[in-house]
Amino acid sequence: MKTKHSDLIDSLTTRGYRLTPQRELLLSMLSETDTHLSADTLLTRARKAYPRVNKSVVYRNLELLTELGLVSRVDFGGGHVEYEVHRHPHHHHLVCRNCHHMIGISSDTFADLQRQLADRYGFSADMDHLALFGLCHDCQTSEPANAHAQRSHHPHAL
Amino acid sequence: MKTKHSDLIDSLTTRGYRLTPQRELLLSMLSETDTHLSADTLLTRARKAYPRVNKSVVYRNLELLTELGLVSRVDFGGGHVEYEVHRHPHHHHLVCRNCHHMIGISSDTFADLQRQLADRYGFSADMDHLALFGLCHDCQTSEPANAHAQRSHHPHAL
DNA sequence: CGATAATATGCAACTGGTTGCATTTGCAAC
DNA sequence: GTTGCAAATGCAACCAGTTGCATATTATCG
Ligand SMILES: [Zn+2]
Ligand SMILES: [Zn+2]
Ligand SMILES: [Zn+2]
Ligand SMILES: [Zn+2]
Repeated sequence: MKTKHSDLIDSLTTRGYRLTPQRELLLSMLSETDTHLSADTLLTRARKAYPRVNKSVVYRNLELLTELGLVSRVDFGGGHVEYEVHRHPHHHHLVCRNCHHMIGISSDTFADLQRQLADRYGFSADMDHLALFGLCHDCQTSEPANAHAQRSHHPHAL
Repeated sequence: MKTKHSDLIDSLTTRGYRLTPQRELLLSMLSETDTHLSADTLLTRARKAYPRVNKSVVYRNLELLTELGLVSRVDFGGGHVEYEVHRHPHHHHLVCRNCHHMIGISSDTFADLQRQLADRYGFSADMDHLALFGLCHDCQTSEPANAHAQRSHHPHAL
């Protein structure tokens, strides 16, 4: 997707922001992958190509690119945030709190809710890229004892 | 709400967890307020009564109390998390990204969505205490230039 | 009531992310 | 091409939250 990459660069420069090697690198890493990447992963990868890049630059630019709408941020909770280039249509994620399996869902699943919030409260909700937690189908029958995070410890519990 | 407080303590001890002064203090602070409190606020307040309390204890106990369902956590994004005693019925929050005004809404607003996610994806979503971002009624007409966070800076922007 | 064992706490080191400031650099004007 | 200046970067100090471990405390049992 080279086109996408140069489109992104145009978006930056025509709005008066400078094209720096760090920004170009970030945008190319993001447009060449089809999954999300965390800031930390982006920093590590960026340094392979260009060892001087500083973490504050990565964070500041991800912030900027998100504000400009070129990049979409998803907050997985507990401070875990990931980024991807902003594509249409939007999508959201259902994350299993037991096995950590992740289901991608289309944004129109939220259309009714969005309308309801607008009607009842006059609130225009941002529904670009959400993550909801819960239990996936497989984990509902047998909540504990799967992949991760079982409450192993406390002797008395239950 | 003294009753609530002693109920919480019972919940702890009958499940085999010890009643320590720190835990009692946390629970009483939480049950005596009707809003959310951040871990940091709880730590600061706790130290007034009991200067030795350590921050790791506050974080660890909030984690425990949340897992036990005695306390409800809400993630306001950007690493900002708050806690309150778990009450029924549940509620959620709509937070304006412009003026930071917060609207509390009843949990049944999400009932349809929850059902839909169960039907379509077999996913049982946790809908205890969510925060959604967006624009409140007043800020939709005049997005920038309100209370906080206007894009003051970049000269070229737009 | 005193001993015991397992849990909870305090502490100090560490981590991921943020901030302020001095230096560098991209870009436009000459 | 050179110059000038605002914007962007690198750096180092900082901050909230987490982790491992030695010490203190709780609840239980004799
Ligand atoms: Zn996504
Ligand atoms: Zn699962
Ligand atoms: Zn709430
Ligand atoms: Zn508002």
